[in-house]
Amino acid sequence: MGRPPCCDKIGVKKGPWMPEEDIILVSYIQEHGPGVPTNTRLLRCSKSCRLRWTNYLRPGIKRGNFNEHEENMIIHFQGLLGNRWAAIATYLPQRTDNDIKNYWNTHLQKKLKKLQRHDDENNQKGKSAKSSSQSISGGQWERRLQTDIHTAKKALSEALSLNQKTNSADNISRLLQNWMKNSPKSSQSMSNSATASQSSFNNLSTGTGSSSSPSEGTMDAPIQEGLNSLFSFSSSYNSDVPQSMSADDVDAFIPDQNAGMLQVESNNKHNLSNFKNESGFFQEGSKQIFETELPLTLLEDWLFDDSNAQTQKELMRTGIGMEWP
DNA sequence: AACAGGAACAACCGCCTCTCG
DNA sequence: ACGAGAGGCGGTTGTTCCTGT
Repeated sequence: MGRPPCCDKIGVKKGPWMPEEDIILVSYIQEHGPGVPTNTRLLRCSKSCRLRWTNYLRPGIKRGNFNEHEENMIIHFQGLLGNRWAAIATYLPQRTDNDIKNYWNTHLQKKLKKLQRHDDENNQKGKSAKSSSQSISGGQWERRLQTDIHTAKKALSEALSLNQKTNSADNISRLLQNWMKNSPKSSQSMSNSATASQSSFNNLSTGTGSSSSPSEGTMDAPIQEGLNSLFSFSSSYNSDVPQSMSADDVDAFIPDQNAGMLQVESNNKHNLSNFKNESGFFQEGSKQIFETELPLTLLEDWLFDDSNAQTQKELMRTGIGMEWP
């Protein structure tokens, strides 16, 4: 007699997530916490919801190109841990395991193969080459390893020092923008409501009021509700912006329309700390990262053996970024 | 401008472990 | 103790986007 099923397989929706679904999911999680999303009014199974949340909507996720340090870290940790993407993601808190996995499969694997081929060619040219990775002397190997460790440490420190510059609202805003960009290609049935969402989203976020004309399409009540909660949610998140940051700093990293969103957020600030404390939502986001996978504490200790080891460890535990000198 | 092929990425699938009743 | 479902993870697939011809 186990638990009741989280969802029956019949009528479960699959495929790409629509902005409306994202909004509903975020508002649900804001309300109920990051547990199993059931009864979300979404025709999605809990697993799909969880995946969507952890990979795309969760606060603090960094999207876009990987920088050199991140690349180095992935390469190093992949070498150390193998394809344990979740474990590797532990050391890149702003990236999801899925992202890292994809990046490895699409970019890094090829890159490394290329390098390896290049190496092999060089080795064949100079037969005397004892410089191949297999034949290097113990001393050389040790030095190389030390260099690698140093690079990994540096990359880890820098990765951890990055401020969390994104939040769920940013993610959804971006999704909406992308969606709008592609809307002509998207299904007709969804385009109306999505347009409504976008316009209302923008209106709300810029503080110009809700949908101006009914002719542009009125947003569904659940979506409107979701958007409303989303903003309070988003402000909750931004209350985690480092205290040392000035308003200008904040504006600098909030792109265009999100600048307006920040305005809305500040009005709701009192809601946010409540939410944060009650739901444990943000803790959960990082908790997931930092609690699920720590068989590597030895490695961590080893990597963090510098003077500020304690601080860095604390950071790892809390998931809160800060500026390092 | 049209097409083909490759690249990138979001999402699903299936397996394993954990947790709950 | 046991069975069923949840949760987590890595591998894979399908779709979209981009680039070269």
